[in-house]
Formats: sequence, structure tokens, C-alpha cells
Amino acid sequence: MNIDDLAAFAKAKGFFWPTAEIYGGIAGLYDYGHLGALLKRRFEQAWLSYFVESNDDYYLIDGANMLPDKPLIASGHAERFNDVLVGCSKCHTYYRADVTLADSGVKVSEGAGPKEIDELMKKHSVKCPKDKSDFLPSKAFNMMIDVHLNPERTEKGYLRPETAQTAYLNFFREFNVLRKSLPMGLAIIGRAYRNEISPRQGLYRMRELIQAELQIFFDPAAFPTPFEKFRKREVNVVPYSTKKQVRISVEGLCKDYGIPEFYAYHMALIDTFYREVLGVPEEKIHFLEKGGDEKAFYNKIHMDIEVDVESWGGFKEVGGLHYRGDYDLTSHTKGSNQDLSVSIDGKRVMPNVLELSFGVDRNVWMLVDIFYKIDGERKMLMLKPYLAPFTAAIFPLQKDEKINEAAKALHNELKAKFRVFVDEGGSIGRRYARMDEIGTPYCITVDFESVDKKSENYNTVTVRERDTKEQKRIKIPELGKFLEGKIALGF
RNA sequence: GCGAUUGUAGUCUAGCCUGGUAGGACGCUGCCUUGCCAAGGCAGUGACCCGGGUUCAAAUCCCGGCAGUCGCACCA
Repeated sequence: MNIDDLAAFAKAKGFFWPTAEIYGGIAGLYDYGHLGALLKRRFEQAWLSYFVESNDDYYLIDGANMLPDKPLIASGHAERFNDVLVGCSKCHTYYRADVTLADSGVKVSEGAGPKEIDELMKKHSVKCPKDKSDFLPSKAFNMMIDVHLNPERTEKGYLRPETAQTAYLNFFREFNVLRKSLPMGLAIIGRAYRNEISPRQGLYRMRELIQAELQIFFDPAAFPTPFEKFRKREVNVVPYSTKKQVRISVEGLCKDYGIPEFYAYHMALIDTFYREVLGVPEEKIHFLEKGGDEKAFYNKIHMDIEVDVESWGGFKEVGGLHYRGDYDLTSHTKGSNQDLSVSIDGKRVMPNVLELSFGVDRNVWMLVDIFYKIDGERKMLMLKPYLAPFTAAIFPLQKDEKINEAAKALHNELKAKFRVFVDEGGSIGRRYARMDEIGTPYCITVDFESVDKKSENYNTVTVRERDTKEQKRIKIPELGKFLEGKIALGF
């Protein structure tokens, strides 16, 4: 599917569309419709169960989307997000001023403002590399969206540019409240805001986005993991040194590429989530190692999790695994004057952070892209049953009082536990087709035998499976258990 | 942000060049029909991205904005 087709499908069926659509929309903002909101929640629940709830040391927290400026100054965002851009007066191509100056051999001090940049440009007569024209006056560009936190509008603040900061800011309190031991993980599913220059490609680059992040705080001297479980597991990796994708075991990564065990273990954990929980095919996922200039300065090891998404034109980032060292807690120790190091076995330790970061919107888009299949006339969203917005649909076979009554009773029983859709309109085949397209895995039909006391099939219904189109009869009292078994997360 | 290009019912599209009644397909709704995979019949629903200009008259021409796509740049 191409990007336009996916966006049209998402709109037509009720997954997502531009915010303020009736006013023409606004770049970088999207709203979720009912089906999209359900799909997003299913993804979030699967993520939470898999990465957080299955580990006794990891905890879900939540936090404010607005932050005062101090922590974001300490974290480096106020400065580092503040790029100065220069545009060519002729071709209007924009460049990062510090990079352009550096290319011309001019040294720029960190955090140089537009004034300083313009002076340097003039002094060294730096021109547009393309057509040798002069630059327009430079502009400061801050990726963070600023807000005022008091009525007088004097208290500066920002919408948080990443949920990670919320975890770092709450580390000290949680450490004391919870266990006073490491490793400790703090997970957040929440919104983050970035003033992107050019938001594009549907849910890929947004100005308001949802992140699912797990920050694991650990003692660098010891980060025990159940490494053995994944020792032989193979993952696709594109190492920075070769830029060529290899399929390599977790053990091999440690041996041949010097990746620490705890890091390699989490690569396998993430790979397993994508392949087994979400169902992404092996050849469509890899880790892209970032190094040199591509890597965020604080990261010791930085890999993007990329999935091959047709509507985005190839492998695109849906998440990241970052070994951030002790950068974050050290920065906030300096910024807040509160010592965030902790005492472990009698020695002071500044916890290191391993960050598992995922873009929820991107993953929702990715799921629709990967699992939407067209087979002749049939269109199917072949999501795993526990990810499907609706778990089941109930169809009365025909307009018949008894059948309708039975269908209604069944709906009342199931809706307490499952998201179930009742469809009475159109031929049975049309109703199956509608459910196939939005991914409903089970269609339950109440037919004449279901309500005929003389029939051996009395009090049973047919359950039709989306992927195989196969039908079987199930006793109505057993339906709840049947569906429960199908949508259970097995890990 | 720059350049190219596009914008017509829920979706896809004809019409635009050469101004004059906006047409089709699918979908959706209702009724009839129908004893399990988009059947059929009848009826219905619904659109020119927004604002300005030119003109007797604008979906069509012009200007501005917004949004999408592609390329460049950006994406600590």
C-alpha cells in the first residue's frame, strides 16, 4: 500500500485523520477515531504487559506534559534543541549554521546565537555551498514548544520534548518509595511535543506524539539479565562499521562487535516483541547502529529499531535502544543540586540508564501497513487477535425475531468482557467482508439452528475465523472462554 | 522552510486547457428478497479545500492562504 492509500483507508474506516480536519487540517497533528483509539490501546497494552508488567522490577508511572524550563536546561534540551539555521538568499536552501561554518573551517562556540553566527558568516564570507550566494540573516530554531506557566506569562516552560525526562525527574522519589535497589525500570506511555520543521508522512513525523518508553536504571558494575534465554537467538543488525545488514546471534554480537551482554539481551527482547507479539516478519525488522555524528552525544550505544514499511518507502525508525550512561542523572544532579546517586551495598553509584523508546503512533501506522492484505477481492487487516480493535462481531443470519433476540442476548453477555460489534445489515458475505477489512478476527453468526430447540445445534453458533474463513460450531456458554483464550497475551 | 505538483460526495474518479444544468463507480441508509462469504430489485443519501478578485456568469481564469505528495534541507 502506498502512503495515500493507507491514509485514505485510515480515514474511511475510522482509524485516524488530521486534527481539525473540517478546517483543512494542520500539519503534524492527528486525531484517532474509535477503531484507531482501540488499536492504539491494544498496542500500548501489549507493550506494557510485555516490557513492564512481566518484570517485577519495572513500574508504570505518569507525569505532566508541561515542564518548567530548569530541568530542560539541565538536560541540555534548551541549548541543544536550539539550532540556528541559515538560508541561502538565492536558492532558499536552509542549513544548520554551526555545521556550515564548521565545513568552512570556522570554529563556533556552543550555543552561539543568531547575532554571533551572522558576524562569523560575514567575517569569513561564508557562502551557500550550492550556488555561492550570500546567506540571509540566520534564525534561531527551537525544537521545543514553549509555554508560559503563570498568568503574567513570566514563568517559562516547555511542553516536554520526550517522556524520558519525566522518568529521570521521578527517579529519586520512586527509588526511595519502591525498592531501594537496582535495576529499577520506570515506564511511561505519554505525549511529547516537538516543533518539527517539516512534519510529514502520516504518523511518522508529528508535532505531538505518543511515546512508550522504559528507562532502566542500573548499576554499571552489575546489570544481571536472563541472558541465557536469548544467547543463541539471531537478530538482524546493520552495524555502524560496515553499514551492511547481518543476521547474527546475540552471543555473536557480544563477541564480534563488543556489545555488552545486557544490551544484546534487550535487542533480543525487542526483536521477540516485534516478531512474536506483534507478528512482524523476520525480514522486515532490523537494528540500525548509529555512530559518529548520527549518534546523540550522550549515547554510548545507540540502535534504531527499524521496520520495513511499504508506505514509508522502506526501513523506518519505530523505536530505539539507547545506552545513555549516567548522563541524565548526572545532569539533573547538577541542575537541581540534589544528589541523585544512590547507595548500593555500601558504595555510591550514579545509576546508568538503558532506554527502550518507542513511537506509539508510528507503530500503529506500521501495524496497519504490514497487516493490511489484499487477496483478489478480499481486503483483510490480519492483526493478531489481541491487537484487533474488535475481538468479535455478531451477525443474525437473517431478519427473524427469534434470531435477533438470541443475538441481542449474546451481545449483552459478551460485551462486558470483549469489544464486540453487532451488524444486522446486508448479506452475510458483505458483513464478513466489512469485518475482514477492519481486522475483526472472529465473526459469530446466530442462525436458525441456534434458536431451534429441536435441532441438535440448538444453543450453538457458528464462529468464522478471519484468516482461514473456516467455521465451526461452538456452544454459546463456551464462547466467552473461547474468545478469552484467543486474545490472551501469552508471555 | 525552499522548489515542483495536486486538492470534486465516506472512497475512487469525469469535468478544468476552451467559464454557462457537476456525471459515474463503489460505499452507506431504508424497504423487498436472501437458510453462511461483497447476489438481486426499488427508493434514498451525499461533493467542487478556504478566502478574495476578474466576469452577466467561476469547480474551471487570477491572487493569497491551508493541506497532501515528491525532491532538497531539517529531524539533540
